[in-house]
Amino acid sequence: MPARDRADVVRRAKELLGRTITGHGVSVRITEVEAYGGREDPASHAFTRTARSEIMYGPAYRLYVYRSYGIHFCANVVTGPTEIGAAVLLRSGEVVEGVDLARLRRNHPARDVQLARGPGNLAQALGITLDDLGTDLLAEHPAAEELTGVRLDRPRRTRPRIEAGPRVGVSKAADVPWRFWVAGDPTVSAYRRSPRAPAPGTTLPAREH
DNA sequence: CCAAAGATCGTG
DNA sequence: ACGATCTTTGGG
Repeated sequence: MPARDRADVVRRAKELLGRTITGHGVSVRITEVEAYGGREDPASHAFTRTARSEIMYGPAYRLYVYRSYGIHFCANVVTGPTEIGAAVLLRSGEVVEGVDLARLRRNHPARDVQLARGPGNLAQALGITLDDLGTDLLAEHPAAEELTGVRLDRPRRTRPRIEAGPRVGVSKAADVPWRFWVAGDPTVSAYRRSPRAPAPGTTLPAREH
């Protein structure tokens, strides 16, 4: 993919760190994300354009939700441009509003930092399911609908310090360092390499230009 | 049609 | 290290 487009997904992924996403009455400060580069990224669901990935080729800042391992849901922000099909997986965050509701949805994990740590857990804390697929994350909601939708606040002016590393669980392009997280944040998940990925160092990291 | 893989998670 | 659980995808 052209360098310009790679930079777009990465910039938008980093820009999501520190922002707040609200889902069905629970708000989370995003602390960990992964960029997926669409048609030219072998790890991206949009690497092959199918019915499932079609939404990734749609307007930016819509919600892409998929079922993971038959068990969990994972939430992504489509970032565009539409011909590329890029998106950002929301991996972890800190619950900053609706903590009681998040605890209920997550069945009371031992510690609150675990409420939205990991993409499946984050989606569950926010109450995100396939029903939310395609939600316009920037749409304004009437006050009466505060508890019903999913939305994203504006970018923060002061950005957190960011660290980067390889994406979790991918078997293709396993060394591309497109996972980004807030440095030192306790809600960031642990790195786990896919057992199906080739040995570390076998695949080249994404070139910066 | 069938089989396999999968952007996970909790437990052991 | 492993199993739960099910949808999507690709091959024959």
